[in-house]
Amino acid sequence: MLSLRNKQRIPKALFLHFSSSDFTPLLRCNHLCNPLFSRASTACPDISLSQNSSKVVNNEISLIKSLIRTCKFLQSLFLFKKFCPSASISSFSADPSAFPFLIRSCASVSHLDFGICLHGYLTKCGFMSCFDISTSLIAMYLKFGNNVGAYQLFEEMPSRDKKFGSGRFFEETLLLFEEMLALDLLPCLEAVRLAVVACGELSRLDKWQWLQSFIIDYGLDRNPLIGNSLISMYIKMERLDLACCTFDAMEERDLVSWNSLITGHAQAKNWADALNVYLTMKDHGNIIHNNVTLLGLVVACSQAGYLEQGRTIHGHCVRAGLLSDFRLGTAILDMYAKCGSIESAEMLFGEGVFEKSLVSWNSLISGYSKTGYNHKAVILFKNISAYSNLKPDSITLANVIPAYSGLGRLEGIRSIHAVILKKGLEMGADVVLGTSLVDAYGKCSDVEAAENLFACIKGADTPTWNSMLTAYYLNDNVHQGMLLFLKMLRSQVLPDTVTVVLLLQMCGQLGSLKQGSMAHGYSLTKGFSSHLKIENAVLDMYMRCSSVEASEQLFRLMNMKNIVTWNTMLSGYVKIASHSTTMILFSQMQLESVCRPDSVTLICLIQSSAALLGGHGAEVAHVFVLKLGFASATMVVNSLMDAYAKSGIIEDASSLFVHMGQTRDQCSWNVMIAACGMNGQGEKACELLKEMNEDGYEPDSVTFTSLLSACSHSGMIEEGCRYFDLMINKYNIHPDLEHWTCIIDMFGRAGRLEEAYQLIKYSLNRNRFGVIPSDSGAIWGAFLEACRMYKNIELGELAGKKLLQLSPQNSGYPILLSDLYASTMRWDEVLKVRQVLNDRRLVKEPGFSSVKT
DNA sequence: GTAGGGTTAG
Repeated sequence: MLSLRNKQRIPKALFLHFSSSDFTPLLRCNHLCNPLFSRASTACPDISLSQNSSKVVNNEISLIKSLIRTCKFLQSLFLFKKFCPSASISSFSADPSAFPFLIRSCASVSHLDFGICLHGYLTKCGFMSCFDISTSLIAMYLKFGNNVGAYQLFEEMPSRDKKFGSGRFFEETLLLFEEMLALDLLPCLEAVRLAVVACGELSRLDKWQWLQSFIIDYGLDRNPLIGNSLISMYIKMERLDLACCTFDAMEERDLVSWNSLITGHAQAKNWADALNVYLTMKDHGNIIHNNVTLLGLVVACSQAGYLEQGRTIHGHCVRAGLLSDFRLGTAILDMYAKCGSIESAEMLFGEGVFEKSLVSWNSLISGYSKTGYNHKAVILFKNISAYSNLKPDSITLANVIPAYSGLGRLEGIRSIHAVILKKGLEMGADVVLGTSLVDAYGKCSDVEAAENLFACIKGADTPTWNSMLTAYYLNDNVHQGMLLFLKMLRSQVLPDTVTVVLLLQMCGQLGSLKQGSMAHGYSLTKGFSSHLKIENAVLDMYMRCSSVEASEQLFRLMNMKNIVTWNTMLSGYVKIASHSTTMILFSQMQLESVCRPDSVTLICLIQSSAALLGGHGAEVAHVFVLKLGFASATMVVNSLMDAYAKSGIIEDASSLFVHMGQTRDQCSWNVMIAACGMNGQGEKACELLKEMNEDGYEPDSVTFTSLLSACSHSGMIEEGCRYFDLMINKYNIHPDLEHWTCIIDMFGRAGRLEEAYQLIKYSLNRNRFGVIPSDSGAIWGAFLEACRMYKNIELGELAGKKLLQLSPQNSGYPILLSDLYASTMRWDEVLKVRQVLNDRRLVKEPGFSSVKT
């Protein structure tokens, strides 16, 4: 493909100069309504529109057109010139659609001067955005053998911006090629090559048929230039086999042939093959690699995630002095960003060895947001205009959107959305950008915005649907998610592995074994089950649907396991409080698996260890954390802090928090506030909120849960109510189940049981905050605990009976209730509840037999 | 013949 960057202007000498009055007649025509011609009014803003009076002219145009159609070119030009006796063609108040015909006439009668004159005029009017005009001019230049002029014009074509125009450019190339043949203009080699390239870009095998016969008829297949472009075309069509055949059959191979093959393998993610071709080329001896060769190899590394090989090539480029090539430099920068070595990418960007293009900025922004440095991504985005002459494009926006959503900055997403609308980028024309926005809205819990946008995206593809499903899944809207999945099955868009993973996640969230088994069945019958990601999602789904046996059986049967597989089981056991199993499985993993523990593994280990052994357990886990090198992993340290706090060792939690420094995140603050809270240091928790604000973090929903819980544990009812009010009225956070549970618990702990009971009734009914799921035992559980503490039989019995109905699986509530009866020595009732408990323990969980493997 | 963007498992 031709480069956009090496674009050169058409020599100025080609243009004739016109005064603005020259445009007036043309601008009077009614075609100004056509958006294609909007540039004309920009070019001559001083011209106002007047009533069109081109009826007569239209007849003349028709005449010109028919003359051209009947090949009476000279006559047509003669007629045209009759309209411009003063040799100023601009007095031709014409329908612009006549221009392509006139240009063709010029080509046919070798009237080059006049053609160039037309070109200059049309450029000045801004009519070159009209496809027919550009292509006719290109055909004309080709006819006169002015290939350079033709290609320069070709590059100027606005629809070459293929990402916004969704590939129109290549269709046009083929049309142009056909046009040339129709005009009996024998295309030069370069034109044939471009047609081959276009076929490849469009993957149009139908067009390829006639192009192939043309090539064979003229014996062009023996030409190395065409041979090389054939190789690229086959690569674009993902037919590496045919590319290799062409390569093998070529009599003469040059560096381009080798480079194409290397690049082809690289793009197909065949890193090893790319390298092999490179080594074979070196064996041939007579061909020396260049920057393009290395570029192919760097791309291979990026795609495959081979950081070390990429680094080697980088070193080679430095030694060979090739890094000044900005394309190579940018590719290496991108390789570092893609392989997660953000420090190297940063360094390369800062060095300034090669000229920084927008792609360099975009790569680094993407690298930052992929590695979680969202803040840096946003800062870099904002710096583009300040530190360069570059303007963000759609790819910049698509790269910075995940950074904003990672920061939870909905207003950032909205402003990007506004920029997109302002730039007039059609969401339908840029599915990737639209998908990125849907995803971002979903992650920032604006499901409605995601839905509206999703509905607007024309040509939504699988990732777009997946993003919408993700939005539902993340925002506890599984019901809508399931409906959307069913809708997807009825649509033209095919589910992929990501879709199936989401489906399984949604089933897990529903906790419905029936739905989950069906989803598992779907993945088996549709051939998705061989993907490790899917298998892991299935394991997790069964764990969440309380079918531990199903998970365990599947886990044993799995041939391939990765760290996520192990973590799924470990965290599954943590969730069902089967902590000793977590520890056993962890040691099993260390013994029999090559998988190295990661942050998630350690978090499971910390939680189970602390749950089993309290403070000592936390210390043991802490040793593991240090030994395995996770001392600065924020999530792991947060978890350790939590474990110490839960074990009552607030000093250790506090010291960890103090030493975290810059690695602290929002979660660290939330954990520390909760840590103070659960250890009766309510006032310290309130102070931390202020410090957190000073550190630039705003309290979120979890922060308030921690604060409310802190107030509850420290008996600070007034402060608790104040925070509850602050949360709702200042931060616009609607109370969720946990907030209600905390505040009810707060009244309960203080012995204000009647008020707590009124709050329960209020929270469970529809109120201005929406509806809390009434089948949740959390609220009643907290209340029962309080009733037990204050020996309030009347309300306690009410809560206990409610819980026996609501949570038949839970054995904790009957125990609480029997404790309540015991504390008031009502032994008959104690026995009754104990009997219920025993009966429940006999009920077996649903088995695995219904699922085929 | 040449660099950049979207969804997903714990």
